[in-house]
Amino acid sequence: MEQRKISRAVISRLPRYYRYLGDLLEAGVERISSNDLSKKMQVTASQIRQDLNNFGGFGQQGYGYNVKYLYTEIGKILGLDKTHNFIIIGAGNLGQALANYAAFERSGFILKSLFDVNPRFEGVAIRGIPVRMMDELVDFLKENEIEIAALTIPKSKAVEVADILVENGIKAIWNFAHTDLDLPDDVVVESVHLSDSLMTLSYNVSQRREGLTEDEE
Amino acid sequence: MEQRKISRAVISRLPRYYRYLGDLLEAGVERISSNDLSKKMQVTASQIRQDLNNFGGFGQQGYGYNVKYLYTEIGKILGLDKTHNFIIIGAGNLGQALANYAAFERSGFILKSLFDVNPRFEGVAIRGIPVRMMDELVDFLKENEIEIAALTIPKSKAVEVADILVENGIKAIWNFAHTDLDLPDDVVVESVHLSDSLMTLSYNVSQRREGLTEDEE
DNA sequence: TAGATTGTTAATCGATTAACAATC
DNA sequence: TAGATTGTTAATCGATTAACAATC
Repeated sequence: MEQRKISRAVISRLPRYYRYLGDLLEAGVERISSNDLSKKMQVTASQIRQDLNNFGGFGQQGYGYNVKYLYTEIGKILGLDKTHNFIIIGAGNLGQALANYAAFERSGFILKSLFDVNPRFEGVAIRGIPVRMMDELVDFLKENEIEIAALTIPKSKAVEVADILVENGIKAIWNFAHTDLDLPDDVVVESVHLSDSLMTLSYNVSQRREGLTEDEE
Repeated sequence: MEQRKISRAVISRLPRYYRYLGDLLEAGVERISSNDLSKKMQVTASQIRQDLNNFGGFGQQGYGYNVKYLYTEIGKILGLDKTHNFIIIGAGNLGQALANYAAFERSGFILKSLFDVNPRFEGVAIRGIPVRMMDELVDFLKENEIEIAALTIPKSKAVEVADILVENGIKAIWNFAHTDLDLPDDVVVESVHLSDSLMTLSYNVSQRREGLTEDEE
């Protein structure tokens, strides 16, 4: 009830605020003004204040923002005060990279299992978390409360597997396959298209190379 | 000279167009109208036409767009008609995942070497590409024409290594470290912040869970 | 109290969508 | 030629920035 439609642009900036506030907190900084934060983050102070005020007044006139309080509040907004059970489908390098990234655990994302079709993973565990075979997936989902599934499998299988996940109650998919997923509206999809990202990089490099408009920007 | 400042929003959509056109091409589709493409991609036809016209007229009235031609032209815009030598700093799971992703090669991104500090990688090769020790990095950059470096190392080392890369002529960094890099203007940085992405997902899941505004959207 | 800085309204800027004349 | 569909201008919408009154 408290908050209406927050724009995607604002949401996408929250994790970055959270990251900077975490650094400040670690550095022992107690309070910060939107102006000082704006200099660090290279955004306008106005944007910071506007963004935060979408969720309520976290600051105090004449004082600024209490770093610890703001950090905690943004954490709550992002849902980091709750735990989220997740699984990884695809135990290849990328799946393992995610499984090994312990910082996720600290933010409340609990990896419950990995899955793969390849029998060479039979009995293997990563950070103590077992890799199961894909034919165990449906039963596993029935017996465990899993919220999020990371999809680190080839494009060719992604759509099919995503459908199975959704049929069995998964509400959010973190999609690393190089394809878009067309799923029901109540399923949240966040895609990380690495090749798209590399192409964007390539575009920018190519522009620089041409050497036009050096003066602009 | 031909094109002025193209907005970031437009650029970020190009790889997606490229992806869909590639699929159409594979499916043997010869031509497509902005309207048909808009239905497939779930964007407006107007946006497609606007986006493409930033780079010139690729279509033909009454006919639409030739799939193969448009695919090729967008490829050129993205710099995929040239090859780009790149290296990966950090031979962990994520570095290896990138090294193993052969599709990059097909788009013209040639992996020349990986680098790591860990001596257990001494003499190891991935897809035939050697992992070298970090102390060989500077010499390697002097002797090879490397354009892009992917940074798949922990946050704590990222800033320092990025500086070394830039000092030695790297013009583009594909940054996977969980930190922002503050580099000279002529260096292109494309960051993939996986934890930011996961937090965005978390936000959206948490919103759904609260069950408000089911009717909206 | 005076100074600082927020929260918030108003102004500007940019991006998306709509409309349609040009043209294949 | 008639029909289709682009390229492009104009209208709308949304996001960012500026300004300032409220208030700590």
